[in-house]
Amino acid sequence: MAESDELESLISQGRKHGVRKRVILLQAARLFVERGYADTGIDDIGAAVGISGPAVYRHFPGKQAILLALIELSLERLQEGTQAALADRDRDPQEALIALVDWFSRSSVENRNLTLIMQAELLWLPEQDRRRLNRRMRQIREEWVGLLIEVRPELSDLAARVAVTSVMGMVTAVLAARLSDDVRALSVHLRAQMLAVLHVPTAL
Amino acid sequence: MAESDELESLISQGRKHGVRKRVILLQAARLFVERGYADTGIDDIGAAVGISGPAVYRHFPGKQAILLALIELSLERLQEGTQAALADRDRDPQEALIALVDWFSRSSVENRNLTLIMQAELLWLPEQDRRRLNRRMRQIREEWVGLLIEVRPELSDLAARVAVTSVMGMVTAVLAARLSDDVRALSVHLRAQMLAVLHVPTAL
DNA sequence: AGCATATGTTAACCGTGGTTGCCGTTTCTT
DNA sequence: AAGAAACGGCAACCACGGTTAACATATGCT
Repeated sequence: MAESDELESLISQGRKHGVRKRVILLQAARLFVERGYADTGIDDIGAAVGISGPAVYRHFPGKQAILLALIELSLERLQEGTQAALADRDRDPQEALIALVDWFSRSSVENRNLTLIMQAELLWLPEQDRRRLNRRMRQIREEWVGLLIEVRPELSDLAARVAVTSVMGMVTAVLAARLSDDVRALSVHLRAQMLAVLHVPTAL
Repeated sequence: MAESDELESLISQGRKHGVRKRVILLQAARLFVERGYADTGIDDIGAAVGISGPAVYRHFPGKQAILLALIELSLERLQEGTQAALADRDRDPQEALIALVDWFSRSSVENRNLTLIMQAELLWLPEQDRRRLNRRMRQIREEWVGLLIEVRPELSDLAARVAVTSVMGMVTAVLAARLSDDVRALSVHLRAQMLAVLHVPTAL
């Protein structure tokens, strides 16, 4: 379920095992995107959930832990979606690449907050976590790069990496700019532009 | 002169009117990009310049003022470059758009730190400055949008804005990813991809 | 019902880091 | 040369916000 829809169905359930924790995550994500991680206080997060301040510590050991959980959620989604799209790369690489672009453009827009947090607030984590997550992010990117090179063997490694980094960055830039709330329109435009960068025929 | 070259020629001049101030700006820019604004202490900035801590306050009224100056520098460069490229849009819009892309891809890579700071650390400024700078940034983007629509009248406003935001975001994403130190190669790849997104024939 | 556990609240703690005060030194001007 | 202004070091200040302590209340299980 997309983050944008999930919140309302949870918000009314009050004290219940595991639910409060998820609400904290979703609200924190929203606040982190709106004001930035450092400008969001623990008290703000608590207030947004309906509890106040230190009660958050009943669910998370600290502020950084919330951010870490969010980024790991985001990475997990990215990783799963990538694996799913790459499942049939042997059959038709180009089709797999298109499927990957389709999924990514839709999923990123639908999960705006998580997408933005992953790339904007990573540096607030302690060195160790940051390195680990960056490595994971790089691995995922390399999967894209491998697939792209399979579709377009004439590309150098650098060219392929630049292309993949670009299409990913494009999406976050557009999301950050708040150009429109029309999820559908944004996905469609982004999809077309991603395919343009990757030089894949846009006819589906 | 690009920021990457300027530092060494200034670093040795010690106490001299106006020089120290510029070195502070360049070193702060480097530190802000490497560790992020909030994780860079005034003491760190001083140490990087060769003075220690509060001496920085002889040149800037505070930490935020340094960031503000950097972002304004960056915006100024962006604005000037945009104006220059748009000078002859009446003669040949498509050629002007290509000139804009050429300039932007080169200039952004050459001034990596300023480019990254402008879009990553804006939220550290007080509300008022942030609004003003965001407005200026939006105006510049609208100039690009206007030119793009002139070249491709079939585009909707939203499509054009998404495209312009994308090409700008592409560049910062690639710079942030540290894919290569080869300034020339990065610019070339970025230029090609920007033109692909804008659907401009890549033959120059 | 009754105990254990989970969840909350308020008040206080305290480390960090930007900022200020005070005083000495260098540089510039006349 | 001499005074002013700019520049720098060091120590102290102090506000902010994440975290902890101490103490309630709700929830769930037997």
